[in-house]
Amino acid sequence: MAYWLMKSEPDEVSIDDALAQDSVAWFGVRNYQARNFMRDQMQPGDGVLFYHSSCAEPGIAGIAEVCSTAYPDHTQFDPASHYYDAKSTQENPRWIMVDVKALRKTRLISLNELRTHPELEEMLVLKKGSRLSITPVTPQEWQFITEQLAGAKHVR
DNA sequence: GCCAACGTTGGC
DNA sequence: GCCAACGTTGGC
Repeated sequence: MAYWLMKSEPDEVSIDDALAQDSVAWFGVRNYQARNFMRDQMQPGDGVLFYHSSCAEPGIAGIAEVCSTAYPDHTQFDPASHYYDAKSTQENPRWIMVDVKALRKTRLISLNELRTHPELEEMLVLKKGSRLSITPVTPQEWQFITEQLAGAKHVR
């Protein structure tokens, strides 16, 4: 059982979009490090922090879980797709994806809020220049964040 | 729209 | 295998 933070642009797939479906195929990852996490480490049942990026309020927007192992990302074979890769072949696909099931929407924990917590200062997504769309989250970070989310209902 | 950070490409 | 040029990400 591992934990991950996965970035999605809400214009493309928001937490609301994800909740409206049984699961969403995490297409479009075109970075080898992120791909390798999916290929080599992700397992069904792994916890996912659903993160909204490239938007007005970037931050954690929900909780999800991995619900498949890795399989080829079909968008790499589609010349009309933004994610088309002419160098990838059906026989030897370069890019893969997993299915992710959204479990619940949470209050938005903004990037700024994440930065205020010393417990989270080692989070990869907070590191300067971090651009990886998929990053591992430690059990301690996962626990801290889910406690923040649980605690919020008492505070308000 | 800007730009820092970082990844990829390709000539040599 | 080096590294300059170029492309992309993503917060601001």
